[in-house]
Amino acid sequence: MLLSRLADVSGEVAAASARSRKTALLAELFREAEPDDVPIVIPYLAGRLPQGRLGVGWKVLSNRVPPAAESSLTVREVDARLTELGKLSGPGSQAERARLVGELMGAATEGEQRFLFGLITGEVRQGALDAVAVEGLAQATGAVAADVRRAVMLAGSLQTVAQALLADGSAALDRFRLTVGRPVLPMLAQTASSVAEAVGRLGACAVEEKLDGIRVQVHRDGDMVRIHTRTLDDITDRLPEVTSAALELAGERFILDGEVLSFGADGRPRSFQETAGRVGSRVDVAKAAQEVPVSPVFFDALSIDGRDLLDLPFDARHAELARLVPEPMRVRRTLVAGGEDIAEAEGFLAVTLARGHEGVVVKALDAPYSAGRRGAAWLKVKPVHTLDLVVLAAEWGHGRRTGRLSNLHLGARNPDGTFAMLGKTFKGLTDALLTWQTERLQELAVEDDGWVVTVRPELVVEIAYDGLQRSSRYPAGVTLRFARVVRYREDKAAQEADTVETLLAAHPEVRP
DNA sequence: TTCCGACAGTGGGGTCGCAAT
DNA sequence: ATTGCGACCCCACTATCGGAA
Repeated sequence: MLLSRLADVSGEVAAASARSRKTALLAELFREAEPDDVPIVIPYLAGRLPQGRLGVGWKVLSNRVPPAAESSLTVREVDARLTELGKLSGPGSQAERARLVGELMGAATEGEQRFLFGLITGEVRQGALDAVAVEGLAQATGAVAADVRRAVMLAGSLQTVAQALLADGSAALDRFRLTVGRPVLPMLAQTASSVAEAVGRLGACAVEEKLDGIRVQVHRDGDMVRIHTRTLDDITDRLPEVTSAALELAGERFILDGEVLSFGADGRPRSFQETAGRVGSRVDVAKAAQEVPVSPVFFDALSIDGRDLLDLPFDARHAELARLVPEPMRVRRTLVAGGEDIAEAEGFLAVTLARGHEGVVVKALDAPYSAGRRGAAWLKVKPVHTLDLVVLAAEWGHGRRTGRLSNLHLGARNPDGTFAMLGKTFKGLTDALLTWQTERLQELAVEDDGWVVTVRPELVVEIAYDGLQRSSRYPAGVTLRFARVVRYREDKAAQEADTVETLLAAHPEVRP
C-alpha cells in the first residue's frame, strides 16, 4: 500500500467530525491492506509507530526538506527505513538519524510529510486513536467491537489482535486470554472532588490509600518475575527489590497490581520526584537501590494459581489478594457501607494524608477489573490547594487552540513587588474563557515574539494545584504540580496576589 | 428528548541516559 | 563537564459524539 493512501485517509478522518464516519473510513482502509501491510497500517492509523521509540523527535523533524512532487513511498518501505533508523546508536548516530530522516522526508509528498511528522512525534490529531481503530477493525472483519476491545486489553497490543483477526477471523479472539507473563492494560481511576461525593456515587466501597509512586503490574511464574509499568514497559531489571518481594510470596503463579514507592528511614514516603528518579535509573541499579530503596504495595490481584480473577467483583479479588500478600506489602484500606458512613471514610483520608500520602482511591466492591478503562468504579480523591497568581505572559496555542492565547505563565509576588514565575498552565479553560483571555491579554501585551506574548502583570487568576515540587527551572526553586485555572479574579489587583513567602510557608515539607 | 460515558486533544514538570558541544 | 534532546513517569480538564435512559 502506498503511504499517500494512508496520508489521504488520515486527512479525511481528521476532517470528519462524526465518529461513525471516522470508523467507516478506517474500516475501509483496513480491508484494503494486504496481509504484510497490516502490522504497519493498523498502528499507523491508530497514530502509533510499531517500533515504539525511534530517537527522533520534533527537533530533528523541524528541519524542513523540500517535498517530492510524486508519491512513491510504500508503507512497508517507510517501516523498513524507520526500523533501520531506530537501531542507530553511538557516536555520529544523531547526524546519521537526521540524514536518514531528511532522505525519507525528501521522498515524501507534502501530505505524506505532514502525516509522517504527526506519526513520529505522536501527534496525529485526526480525532481517532486506539478506540476508534478498534471499532474500525471490528467493522472491517465483522467481529463484535466489545470482543475486539477486550482482546486488545488482554494482549496489550492492537497490532497483535489485528493480525490474528485478519488472518483467522473472529475465532482468533478466543486466543487472547489473561496469561501470566503477558501484561494487560491496567484499570484506571476517575477523579472525585470529595470523599462524600465518591462514596455517594459508589455505595458499598473500599477506601484505600493513594500512594504517590509508579504503577506496576507484577507477574510471577515460578522463578520468573516480570514487572511492567502503566504503559506496559518492562522495568524488571530496574527493581530487584520488587522481584525479591514477589519471590517471597507464598504463591507460584500470579499477577498483582500495585504501586512502587520509596520510604525514608522515618517510614514516611519519599517525594514522587525521588521515587521516580530511582525507578528511572537504569545504569547503576545497585547503587540507586542502596540510596533509594523501593517497596511494592499491592492493591489488586488479576490472577492467582492459574485462576483468572478479572471478572470477579473487587471484594472477591481482594480476598484472594489478602490470602497471598501480607499487610505491609498490601495497601491500607477501610470498608465503608455507603452514604451513612462518610465520617469513617473522611477519617481514613485524614489519617492517610497525615501519614504523608497523596489521598485515597474509593473503589466499588462489586466492580470487575476493567482492564484499560478509566471507569467510574474507582474514584480518586486528593486535596486541592488554590492560589491567586498573576499572569506574566501567555503562549499561542496549537491545534484547536490556534490563534488563541492558551498557555499561561504564572507568577507569585516577591517582597520587592516583582513577580517570580512558578510555572505554566493551559488547563481548566473553556472556549469562552480562551476567547476572553486572548482579547484581554492582548490589551495588556508589551511584546509578542510569535510564540510568547508578554503582558503587564496586572491580571489575577485563581489557580488550583496538587502541591509543590522542587524546581531547578524556576526562580523560587519550586513549581506547582498540576496547576489549572479555576477562574479569573478581576476583583483583585496584582498587589493582592499571593506571595512566594506564603506559598512556601503552606508547604513546609518542600524546601527549595 | 436529555443525560452521561468514553475519547481525543491540549499541553504541564521532572528525571534519566545518550550524544553533541 | 555541560547542554540539548528524546523517552517516559506523573497528570487535569474541556469538547464532542453517540448510545443509554
